[in-house]
Amino acid sequence: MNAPTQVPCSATNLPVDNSIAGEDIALIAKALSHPARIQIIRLLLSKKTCIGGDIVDVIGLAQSTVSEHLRILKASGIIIGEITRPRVCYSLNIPRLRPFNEFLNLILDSDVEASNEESACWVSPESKQ
Amino acid sequence: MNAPTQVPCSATNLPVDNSIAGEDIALIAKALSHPARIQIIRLLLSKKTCIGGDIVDVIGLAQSTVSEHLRILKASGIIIGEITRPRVCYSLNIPRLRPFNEFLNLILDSDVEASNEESACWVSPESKQ
DNA sequence: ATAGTATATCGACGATTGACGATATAACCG
DNA sequence: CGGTTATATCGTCAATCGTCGATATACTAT
Repeated sequence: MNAPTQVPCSATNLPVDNSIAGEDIALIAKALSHPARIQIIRLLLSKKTCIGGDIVDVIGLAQSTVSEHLRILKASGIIIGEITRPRVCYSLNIPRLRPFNEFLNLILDSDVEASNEESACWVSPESKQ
Repeated sequence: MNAPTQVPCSATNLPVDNSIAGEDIALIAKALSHPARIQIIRLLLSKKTCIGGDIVDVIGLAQSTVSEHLRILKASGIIIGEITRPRVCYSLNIPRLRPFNEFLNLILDSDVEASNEESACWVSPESKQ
């Protein structure tokens, strides 16, 4: 794909910010898309660091299931597992969440300046036939 | 579930902020977990408002598929569809993203104060046997 | 009434997910 | 060496997802 960083979408538009790949945003979102994983993240946020067994106790799912959630979080880069056999010490890799946060901030910021605008539905010239 | 807003997790911990339901965070994340839906959101961010047909053109998937993505985004509350038959005018419902943003900010903020700390892996007394 | 238009829904399909118990791995300790 | 421990992987299963083409819906315009 060698498209420019703008969507070819008619008239009056702000440019679309594609500086962060949509695939990457979606990937992080997918890792965050399960309550158990949110729970794990919150746990790690409060404890700074936690071994797998303790996470299993808190989450209350089978050890293999929790291990799978940890694998998904690790694969997305959101958490890090440091091995100290036989344990693994998990912790958040917070910087990994930054692109996602920028994506959200871009959207939320646009809401602030949205006061001075009329809200009529815009329709492309082609669609008007 | 009538649990208090704190995870019963031993010693030295910051309280876990459960003021926003993990299920709700996961639900929004799930809606954001597909590249096509990120693309739709970015499109709506740049155009403020867009009818379905124009979205189909940009995304480049079958009309029924795009309609399904729009349904998912609508169901999560992230977008709104205003009917002006035969068209539907879609736009972002930005406030819906705020809880998610707060969740992220809580995590990212904790990283700033993470300088003045030693990083040894904390293990629960029980796990130490 | 009829035709056209934009969108939604249906039914099918293969792929992916989430869950589990069982088993494998890889260390450490008698 | 053989047992213990913490975690990872495997195999299975039902459920959900993403996609499509075909069709239904519900207005507008002729």
